[in-house]
Amino acid sequence: MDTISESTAAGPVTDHDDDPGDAYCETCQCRDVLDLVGSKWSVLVIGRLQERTHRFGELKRAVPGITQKMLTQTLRRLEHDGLVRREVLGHMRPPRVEYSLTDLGVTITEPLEAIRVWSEQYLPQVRAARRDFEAAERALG
Amino acid sequence: MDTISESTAAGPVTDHDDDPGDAYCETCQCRDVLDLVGSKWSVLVIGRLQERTHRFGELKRAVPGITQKMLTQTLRRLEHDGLVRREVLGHMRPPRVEYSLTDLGVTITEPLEAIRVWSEQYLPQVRAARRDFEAAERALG
DNA sequence: CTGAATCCACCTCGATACTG
DNA sequence: CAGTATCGAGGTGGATTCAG
Repeated sequence: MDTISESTAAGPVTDHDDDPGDAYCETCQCRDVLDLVGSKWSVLVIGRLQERTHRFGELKRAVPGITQKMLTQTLRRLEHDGLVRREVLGHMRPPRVEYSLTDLGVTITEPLEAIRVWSEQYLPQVRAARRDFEAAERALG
Repeated sequence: MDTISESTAAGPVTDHDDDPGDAYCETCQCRDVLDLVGSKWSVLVIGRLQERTHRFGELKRAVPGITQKMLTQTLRRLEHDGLVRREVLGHMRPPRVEYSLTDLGVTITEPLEAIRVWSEQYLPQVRAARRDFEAAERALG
């Protein structure tokens, strides 16, 4: 089961111990959150659940390109971190499982929205900077 | 030179072509930005440059645990994306290089601040959710 | 001082096949 | 329908060494 070794990646960096008292660790908390929503599919899944509750298959169709494995893994992680609630409805065949945002999960959509707004406003500048940088690279050889 | 293969990771996902007209790709832009600031050291470096201009060695000391390779790589990427400006002062020995945020780089500190605020407010709940989840896991075996 | 180059362990993600 | 198991490619980050 490789999902465990993959999901335990949220641990400390290595064995170098940092003093937990300086300004570095304040920012480090920010990094913890970025690991939450920074993984490839997290924001996409959260975005869908922000609209409404979804069943597993609905989510899979609503997030084009995601595999079952990655959807399962992403949902497990979000559930593990308290952002998503998983509900099994009855034990019928076929089974029915619904996913929705928790109260905590809803709160994170605000900073995510800030990122989305920034993207719309400034991503063109970023792309332009990339072109310039690469052009300058080629000019130098 | 492995820095190139590492830094070119910002490209498109894979070869499955998505219709660029649906809601999926709006969120996809958000992912692009998360790749920018979501890498391990980006927010830490940006945080330092937010305070003031730093020389390379100053940054290295100001971000405990970072290696020269990762600092160079992070700065190159931020410069490549137009968030950081690199200035070589003269050609003396030893060389002197200064890094600072561009105007574009300054703008991104706002959504980053939103994340930081969320972290301070809600990270305890996330950690609690993790403990509960893992406790429930052990209870089931 | 400011890097570049190399080697390597680990993690992430995708593809595929299988199960209740 | 909603997963789990396994394999493999590729990217990320760390340690160390070398160079202008």
